[in-house]
Amino acid sequence: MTVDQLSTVFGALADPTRRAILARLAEGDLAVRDLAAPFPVSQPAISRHLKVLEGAGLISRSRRATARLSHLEAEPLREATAWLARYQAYWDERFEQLDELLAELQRRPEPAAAGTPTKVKKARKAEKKEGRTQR
Amino acid sequence: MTVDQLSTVFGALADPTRRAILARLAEGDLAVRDLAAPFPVSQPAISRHLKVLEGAGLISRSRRATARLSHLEAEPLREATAWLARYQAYWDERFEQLDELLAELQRRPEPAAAGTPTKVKKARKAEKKEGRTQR
DNA sequence: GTGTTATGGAACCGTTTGGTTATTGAAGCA
DNA sequence: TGCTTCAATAACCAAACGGTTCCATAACAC
Repeated sequence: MTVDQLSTVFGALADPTRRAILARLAEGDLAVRDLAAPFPVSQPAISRHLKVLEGAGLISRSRRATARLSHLEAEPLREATAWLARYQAYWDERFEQLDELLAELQRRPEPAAAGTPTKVKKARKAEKKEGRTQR
Repeated sequence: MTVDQLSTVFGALADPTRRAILARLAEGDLAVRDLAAPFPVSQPAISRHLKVLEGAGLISRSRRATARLSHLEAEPLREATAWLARYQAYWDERFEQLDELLAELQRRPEPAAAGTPTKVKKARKAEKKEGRTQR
């Protein structure tokens, strides 16, 4: 999967309507008409969302009578997950964080303090690349 | 995490430059100047990317001297992964698919055939909600 | 054929995005 | 007090997005 395929997939997932469509398709293939029903938007709008999803490889389509069924294709989701998995290590390293914060505090007065006001609770990770940072 | 927080996170991830920024921050906190260096875009453009990432909660920021350090916050990535995990079951259900396709072929002449030309290899999942589909 | 149903396409519109250059601001240093 | 450095903001622009309405088309049902 190229860089821009990933961008296309994440872009497709960045819309709540499209995520809801995928969620419904997880229960089985559906026609446009049925997909559109729960949403407060026009049918052409849904058709365009489906086009985006198809462009990202997240659905495939087939015809049955006048209806066009959409079918979930999960492979791009697997690849998106694979990309995210690289960061799995970063969302539960709390132990060393505390240690490193203490070491940090001893090294210099201003320990790269709080970020967003709503997230002050969290200990900061020490900068492993400090030399490069202040070149 | 609300619906639109997820949208914001996926939206932030839908840009290769921003994903590259996150990848570099995984190795340690960096200043804007250092983050901007590898990219063929101006410093204000990077600053705006950082603003998007901060808005999605994917980074937090702190000041050290004149530099402003960005720090990776992996929590939203965890939540995005949690959302994607719901589909994990769909990317390796090959056995039953084959069975269901055979049953499908017996039920009606046109078995909801191939979707995108490049993906014909994959067997289609039977429509569990068929009754609802053709209402 | 004619009508009906389901869907895609065209044209349009306001908002957002991603980029630019130029300017401003804030923190150290002479 | 300046001067320099790092980064944010402002103003602008073209392209993409998400929605609309109106129309065209495709497949079935008389």
